[in-house]
Amino acid sequence: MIRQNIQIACSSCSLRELCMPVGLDADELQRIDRIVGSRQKVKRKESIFQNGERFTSLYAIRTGMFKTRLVSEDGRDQVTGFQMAGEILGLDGIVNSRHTCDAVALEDSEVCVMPFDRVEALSREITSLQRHVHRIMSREIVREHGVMLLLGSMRAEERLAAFLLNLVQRLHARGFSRSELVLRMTREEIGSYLGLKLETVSRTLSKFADDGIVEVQHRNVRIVDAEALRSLVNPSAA
Amino acid sequence: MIRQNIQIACSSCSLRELCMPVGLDADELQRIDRIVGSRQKVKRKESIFQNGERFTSLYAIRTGMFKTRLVSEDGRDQVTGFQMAGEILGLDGIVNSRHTCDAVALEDSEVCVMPFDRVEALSREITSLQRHVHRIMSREIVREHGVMLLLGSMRAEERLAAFLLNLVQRLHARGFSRSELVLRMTREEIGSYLGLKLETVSRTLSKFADDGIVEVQHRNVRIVDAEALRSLVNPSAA
DNA sequence: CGTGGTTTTGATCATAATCAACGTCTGTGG
DNA sequence: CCACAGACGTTGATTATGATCAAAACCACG
Repeated sequence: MIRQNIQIACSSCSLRELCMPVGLDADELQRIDRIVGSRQKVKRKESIFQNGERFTSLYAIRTGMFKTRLVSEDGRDQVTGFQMAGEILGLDGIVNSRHTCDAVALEDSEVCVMPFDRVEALSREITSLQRHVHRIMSREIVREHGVMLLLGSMRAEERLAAFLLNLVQRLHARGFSRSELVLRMTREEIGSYLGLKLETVSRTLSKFADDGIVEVQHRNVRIVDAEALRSLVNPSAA
Repeated sequence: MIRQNIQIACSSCSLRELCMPVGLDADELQRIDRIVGSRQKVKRKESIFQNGERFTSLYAIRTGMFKTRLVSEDGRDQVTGFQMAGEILGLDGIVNSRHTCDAVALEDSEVCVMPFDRVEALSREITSLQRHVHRIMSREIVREHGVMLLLGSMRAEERLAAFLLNLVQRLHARGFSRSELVLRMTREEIGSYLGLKLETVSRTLSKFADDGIVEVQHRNVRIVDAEALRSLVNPSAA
């Protein structure tokens, strides 16, 4: 029992600098351990929730990577994000107590299940947790603004450059390489996220490789010239 | 003084079914009157906040209409939303205590200023307000998912059809006509929101008019065949 | 009653989508 | 361990969609 509690404790989690406990002191940290109801393993291609399901919990990613996906009535499929360790899934479900998208694991993963009523109860007691929950939701809103800018006003090369830079930056914040990354998603999923067809993603990656900006071997990407990528995203600031 | 307090009270506001007080009982309603610090008039083209400014408050729209706009470093301009009475502006500012976009009035407007520390303090006391704040943020996340679907996978006609239906539906919820609307924004602003150029917006509107789906006179639009618009947005469900 | 911002429309062009074929990797079962 | 099937990825040729460039008309507002 104690062992179990220790296992699922935020206070001993290696992600505490990235996840829910950000900004909490030692005392608060202990109290929010109660926030996590359980851990859940998720195999590749499985989902932790799907559109239409009742919303009960938020999910903090411990290991692995997910995509969130919207499927419209007429079968259109839109990837709305790729999430990695320390990021929170399920915020879409709060408004109507139903999830409005699917969260699918791109590799075998593990999540912490945080029943939302506990999150709300604890946020009423711990001001810094309340503040943190607000910041997490606000961050998601700001992230989506950025995606709107990308989808609304960038060309294919700019979109892919922005995507690669964003991924590698987030991976680097988690201790991975600043220049090498493994794409856990298919070209089609990247395309869906970026509003491009898979052929365009493939061609654009090939072009980057031809230009010596990246090296691509299937899903392994090495960013050779990050500056070139940055100047693609932001032409004037070149 | 009393007069002033009555003026800025949520409990006597005609928008209480749409705005912050949704779902609160009479007692709670009185208590959240304190949430509104002041009212503020905003002239057309003026902004209530801009990218980079310190975040202190959320703003509830009492009258008028706004756009939120992202300006990237290289001058790219993306409209991220159009907001009307009862909707909340400023959520983007929470995460870093700085606003990340501009909120510009499209017509002379009025907003209620809600200092965010008061919002947080009251949410700790009034559970249903806490819940409501969470729902407002979640709703914004879900709305943005929908915009991503639109920008990522719809063609020009579909985008414009979805835009018109969304606008008229929100106006109707505020007591306006189900079929007639006035566009408070320019073709360029519509285009920016929809990821299209202003010429494409204009042409597409003209095509809808030719097809007898809408009547357009400058900024006055009459939706003649809402069903046709719906089947454009959602081809299979025709 | 101009003047400038806005809108419409036309002609042409650029970008990415589509259609198609082939190559390559992965994982599974013989 | 190899062979095979199926998913995934690349590349080429062509087309469709919306962008761009341009000019004129319209309107609102001072």
